[in-house]
Amino acid sequence: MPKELTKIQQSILEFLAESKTKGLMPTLAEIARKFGYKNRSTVQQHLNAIEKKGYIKRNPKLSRGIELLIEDKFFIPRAIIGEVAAGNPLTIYPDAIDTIELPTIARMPRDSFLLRVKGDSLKDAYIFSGDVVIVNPNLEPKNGKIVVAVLDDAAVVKRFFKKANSIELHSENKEYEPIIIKKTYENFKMVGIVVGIYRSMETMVV
Amino acid sequence: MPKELTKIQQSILEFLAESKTKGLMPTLAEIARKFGYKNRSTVQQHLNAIEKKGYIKRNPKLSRGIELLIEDKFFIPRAIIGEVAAGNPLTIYPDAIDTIELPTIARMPRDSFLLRVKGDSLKDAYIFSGDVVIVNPNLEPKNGKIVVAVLDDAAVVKRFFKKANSIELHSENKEYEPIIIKKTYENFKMVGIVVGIYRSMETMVV
DNA sequence: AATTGCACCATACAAATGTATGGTATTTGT
DNA sequence: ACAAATACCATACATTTGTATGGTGCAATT
Repeated sequence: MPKELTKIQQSILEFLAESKTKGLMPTLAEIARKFGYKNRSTVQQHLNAIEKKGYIKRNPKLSRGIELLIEDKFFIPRAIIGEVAAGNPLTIYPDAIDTIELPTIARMPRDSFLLRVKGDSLKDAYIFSGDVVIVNPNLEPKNGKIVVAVLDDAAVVKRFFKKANSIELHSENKEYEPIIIKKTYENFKMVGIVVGIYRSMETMVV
Repeated sequence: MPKELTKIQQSILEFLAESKTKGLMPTLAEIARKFGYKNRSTVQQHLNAIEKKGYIKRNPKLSRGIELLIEDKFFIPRAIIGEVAAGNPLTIYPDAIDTIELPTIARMPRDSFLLRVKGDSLKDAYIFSGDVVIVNPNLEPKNGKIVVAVLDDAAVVKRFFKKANSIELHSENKEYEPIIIKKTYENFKMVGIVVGIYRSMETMVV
């Protein structure tokens, strides 16, 4: 049983997994650069700690020779902090309501969070009940991006378009009229941009 | 159009591809060792020639920084059904109804791998073009599970049902007739079970 | 006869790489 | 309170790595 990783160790491990999907394991120097360390020995100690806990194997003297040992376990547990329900207010819980094993390919920026979709009302955006959306609250909403917003106490997932004096939220399904929000309107709040979707087939109801 | 490679260049290129699937691009020294060269400059010249002909890209000064530029083409001839079971590269069939293609970069950990879905023919299973499915070839297919299979040179993603003397592949859309495979049928091969789906919004085409 | 491409070799060098050793400061567990 | 773990830093060193330069022999073209 691998022991618990510290947050820093975890983020380094994630960087390793991310790098692997891109094709090249990083060198110590590259990791140091990524995390702003001024030398490699800091990285070295982190790697030693991670190796000691059983998550990686280091091949001595071999450049870029870090192996991930948590291959089948390349799902990193993440907290789901809320639910986007049909017609209901978006509820964001202080404590995680659930955790999900998120594949490391599903790159999750540090500042983003997960929401589990409830109900089928978002299916026009190809998002279904049980899906987990990865939301980044710090990205600038650009035209065409899929965003999460709260409108009159209802959370919606729509495509975002900015006009001169209004904001339009388009549905994927063209039978639905776009929602148009005047700039003066108050009961509207941007939550963030959807950067990814993950669906686990294991939990899917047939 | 890439020019023809010499036999030696070809075998070096194959070694590069082989190394990549194992996780680590080789260094010049490792290539030299593999082919019995007494120094790296011989390898260097071969690599330069291969690069000139458009098969690879070298990242200057970067260790193990060789990129394969023609991966898909390169893998096709050898990839076919037999290797699928071992979790090795899968072929692309341009004329298949449900076409899938292995992502060029990401070869996933030993037992699971990724397939990028092409075409909208799987949308009944809520899977769309550009989505990445995570496939585990070592799980036992159970009734109702969504599986990836190769059938008559076409890769399909369907729901799996086992009957007494046949296997049925159901589409999500009931307008499509189930595909029924007799046990004696030969041009059928299970690839694996879909355990998850990931969709990156960044790369989504509007 | 001269040129070009191919397939090797040797040597040299700056930069990058993994590693080792020793140090400081803070937090955590007991 | 004390020990252990964590999270950094600095410096040093042997190898490895990519690259550059120059050379030999051979085969196929021109």
